[in-house]
Amino acid sequence: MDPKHISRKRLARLMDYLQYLKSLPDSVENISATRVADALALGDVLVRKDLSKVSNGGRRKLGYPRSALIQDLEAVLDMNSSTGAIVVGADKLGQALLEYEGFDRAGLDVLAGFDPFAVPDATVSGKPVYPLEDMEHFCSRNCVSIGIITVPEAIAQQVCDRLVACGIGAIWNFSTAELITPPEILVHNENLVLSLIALRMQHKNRDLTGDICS
Amino acid sequence: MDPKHISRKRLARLMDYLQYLKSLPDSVENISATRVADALALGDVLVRKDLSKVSNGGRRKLGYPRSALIQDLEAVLDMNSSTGAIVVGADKLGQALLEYEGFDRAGLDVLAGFDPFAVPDATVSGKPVYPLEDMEHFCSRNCVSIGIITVPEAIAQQVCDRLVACGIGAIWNFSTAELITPPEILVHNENLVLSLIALRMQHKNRDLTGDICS
DNA sequence: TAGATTGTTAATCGATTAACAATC
DNA sequence: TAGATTGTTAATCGATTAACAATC
Repeated sequence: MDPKHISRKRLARLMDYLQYLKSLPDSVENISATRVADALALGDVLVRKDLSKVSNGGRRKLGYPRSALIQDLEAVLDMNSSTGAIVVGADKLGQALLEYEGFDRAGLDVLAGFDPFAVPDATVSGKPVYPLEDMEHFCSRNCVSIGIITVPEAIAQQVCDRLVACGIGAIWNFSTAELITPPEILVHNENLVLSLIALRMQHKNRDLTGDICS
Repeated sequence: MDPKHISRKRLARLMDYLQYLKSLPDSVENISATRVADALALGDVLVRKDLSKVSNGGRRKLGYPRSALIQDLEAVLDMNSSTGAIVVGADKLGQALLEYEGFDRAGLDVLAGFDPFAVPDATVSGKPVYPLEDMEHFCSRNCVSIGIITVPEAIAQQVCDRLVACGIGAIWNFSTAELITPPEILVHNENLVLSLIALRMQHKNRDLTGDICS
C-alpha cells in the first residue's frame, strides 16, 4: 500500500509470507493472519499489522484471499518490474553471484560481470564477463541501477568511482573497503566477517555447557 | 566487559571502532570517544556508551589509551580464541568462502570444504575439499563448532541434519531452505535475495527523480 | 579555574506485543 | 447468536539521543 519505508526486518517477514503462501496447495483460497503466524512461529498481531500495510483485501472471519495477497506482496516487493545489476570482480564470489538463480525470480537481473583480468568472450553460466574497460560502454547501452563490488579492497574505491560515473544509483559492497561516495548514492556493505563473528558470539553466549571444543 | 548480549548493530560498530583505531598512526596514544564518533559519523554519546560496555580504561579529559582499547575490543569480539568451521557445498560460493582471507584475522578458522562431488585430493586455496562421506570423521577429529551450508535447497536439510549429528552448534545457512533444527542449534540465514531487494527498495524510495531506467 | 572528557539518568523514537473494539 | 477474524489504540521494550553531573 504505502511505499514509504519498510524496515529490513519487516521486508524479511514479507518475503517469508510470500514463500509460505506460494507453498500452500491451490485448494487454499483464503488464509488468516493467525494461520500464517502459527506456520512461521510469529506473533499473530505482528503478522496482521504487516499484512494490513500491504493489502486491504482482509475480510473479517475469512482472512485474506490467498492469490490476491500474493499479488499484493509481489507488488510491494517490486517483484514484477525488473532491475538491472552488474557484478564487478569475477573471481569466485563474483561468479557465485552471477550464477545464483534466486535473483531472477525477484525481478533482479544480474546482467553481466566485469573483471580486470577477463578473457575475451568469457561467460559464467551464460552471462558475459567483460574487461573493466567495457563498463562505461555497457552501462550506457543497458539499464543498470545497481553495482555489486566483489573486487579486492585495494581497487574497490576506484571501481566504485567508475560505477558512480556510470550513473549507477546503489552499490552492494562485498569488499572490506569503506567506500566514499556522493550522498545520493546508496551503499550497502555486506560484511561476511561480521556475520560469522555475530554467529559465533551468539553461540558462545548461549550454551556455555556443551562446549566440547576448548 | 559483560559478555551478555551485544546486538548486531552494536557489534558492527565495535568492529568499525577496532578498524579505525588500528588505522591510526602509532603516535596516537590516547583517543576520545568524541574523536572516534566524528571520524565514523556517529553520535558521540552512542560511541561513549559502546566503549563503556567494552572497556573501563576511559579517563576523563584524556580519553582511552588506544592500545588498551584495541585489546579490550578484541577480547570482547573473541578475536584471539579460534573457532573451527567447515563449508558444505564447494561450488562457487563455497569456494569463495574457503578462500576468503578476512575470516582468519577474526579468529575464524574455515578448516575444510565438503561436497558430494568432491574429487580426491581437491583443494581450494590450500584448504582440502572432501567428499560428504568424510564429514563425520573429520568432525570427530577436529574441533568444528560452525557449519556453513552452501548446497542447493534440495539437499540442505539433509546436510543440516548431518551437521547437527556431528555435534556442530551453529549453522550459517546460505541456501534458500528453511532449516528445521533442534532448539539448541543456532541458525543464521544469509538471504542474498533479501539483501538485494532491500537495496533496490531503499533506492527506489529515495530518488524518484533521477531514475533514468524505466 | 576553565575546558575537555567520561559516564549516567531522563527523554525520545521505532518496533513489537497486549488489549480490545468492530464485524461478518 | 457465537466464533473467528480484522484492524486499531495503548503498553512495553530496546536502541538512540539529549541533558547533565562528575572530574581530571
